[in-house]
Amino acid sequence: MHKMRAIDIQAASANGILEEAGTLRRVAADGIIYTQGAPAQSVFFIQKGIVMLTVRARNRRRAVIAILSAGSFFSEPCLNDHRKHLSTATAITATSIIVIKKNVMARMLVKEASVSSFFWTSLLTSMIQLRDDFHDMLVSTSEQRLARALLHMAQMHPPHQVAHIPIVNQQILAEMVGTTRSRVNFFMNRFRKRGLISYNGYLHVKNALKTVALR
Amino acid sequence: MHKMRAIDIQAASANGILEEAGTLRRVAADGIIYTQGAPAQSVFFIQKGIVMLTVRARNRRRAVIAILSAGSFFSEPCLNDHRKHLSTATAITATSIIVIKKNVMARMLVKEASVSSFFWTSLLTSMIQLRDDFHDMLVSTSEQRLARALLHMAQMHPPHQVAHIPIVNQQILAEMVGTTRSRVNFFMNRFRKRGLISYNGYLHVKNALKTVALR
DNA sequence: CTCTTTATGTGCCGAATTGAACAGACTTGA
DNA sequence: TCAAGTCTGTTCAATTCGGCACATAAAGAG
Repeated sequence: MHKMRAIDIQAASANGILEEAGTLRRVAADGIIYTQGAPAQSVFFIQKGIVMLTVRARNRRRAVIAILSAGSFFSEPCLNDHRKHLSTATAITATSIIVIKKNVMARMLVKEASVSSFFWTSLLTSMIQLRDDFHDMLVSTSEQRLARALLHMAQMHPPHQVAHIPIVNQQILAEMVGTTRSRVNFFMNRFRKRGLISYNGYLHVKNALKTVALR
Repeated sequence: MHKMRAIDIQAASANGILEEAGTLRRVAADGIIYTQGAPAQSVFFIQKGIVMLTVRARNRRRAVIAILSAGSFFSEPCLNDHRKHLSTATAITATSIIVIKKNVMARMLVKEASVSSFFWTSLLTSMIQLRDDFHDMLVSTSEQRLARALLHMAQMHPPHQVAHIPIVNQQILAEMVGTTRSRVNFFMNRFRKRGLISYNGYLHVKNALKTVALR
């Protein structure tokens, strides 16, 4: 018998309520959930799958600002009266999301204790995570950040898949790390030569890659 | 007669309640508010002054992850059961902060509607800001980021001071931007030669600096 | 199967950046 | 007033990085 942690119970309970309050939407791999600049009226919650948020800058360069998995919210800024999406959301794998109208969500955050504590806890968590990523950008080399991005994606997959990650192309990796594809290619090959990763179609990340990420 | 915006009224009301619930603490310029790794039991709210959050990495490099002014909260992670401070908080100018024990704060977030809406709104705002900074790191050059950091600090000062900023040294600017002091020095001189800034003791940022920041 | 498209492997060169050193200006405190 | 400490200005070689071009490989469409 499996013992659930408090957070899981909370998540499960909140999940049920959210499902009732919102609409279920399925998105195929590579499907666009919404586009930067489009009107934003809802908060999203990932039930299954992986979602990527990207921002395109004035100078046309694109950056991946988050990779999110089941249990994460996104498009929260609309709760703060942002009328337009600040980023583009794309499904990396086949994904199920719950879409909750922002006024419905706002009401629940006041009235439904379980939802509100779950939501704010996740928000704090992603804030902490984001600070960490930001710090990482400031102090690490692009090789280290690439290593960390690969490890992060590996963690995102259930253990029985032993870190066989449906591959994200090198262009996107570059946009996650803040460098160019040629640089990513260079590092990927170096990692491979050192036996830290292997790939063909799927990516296999070895634990030893951590030694690169950690300084 | 001055018309207050909704947010200001909310802030004023929340400020009063927070002041009652917490302890006032004054910190001189350059004073350390808390240190990374020290036990974290309270949430902080800035009443007056400017506070900088820094993180020191394994590789000993330091990064400034936030510059906060009056009306901002910090050390929120402790609400998520982080027992230790994830960053070091330092006052840049003479500062007054309200210190609120985390369980007191947690209770207020449930019972005091005005506090909770104010707090969560600020949290969302700083999350959005942080995403923006993160995105900026990914797509901009260090020259652009330095320009933006200077503009940001200038905005932080009341208009009647016409952007005369008590100077932050170049080492710290480097840690804000994620580069080296020599690079900051190089750019500062370039900005000066172009007439975009001027300084001696205090920094004067001209509006034209925006042209550098924007692409 | 062939054509098209998309992604990866490589190499190269100029530009940007690091990291370190050192001199001068200024501040502070004994 | 002298010494120590801090900050800025400046230089420079070594390294890292961006941007480009092109070959190859793989996948998908017709």
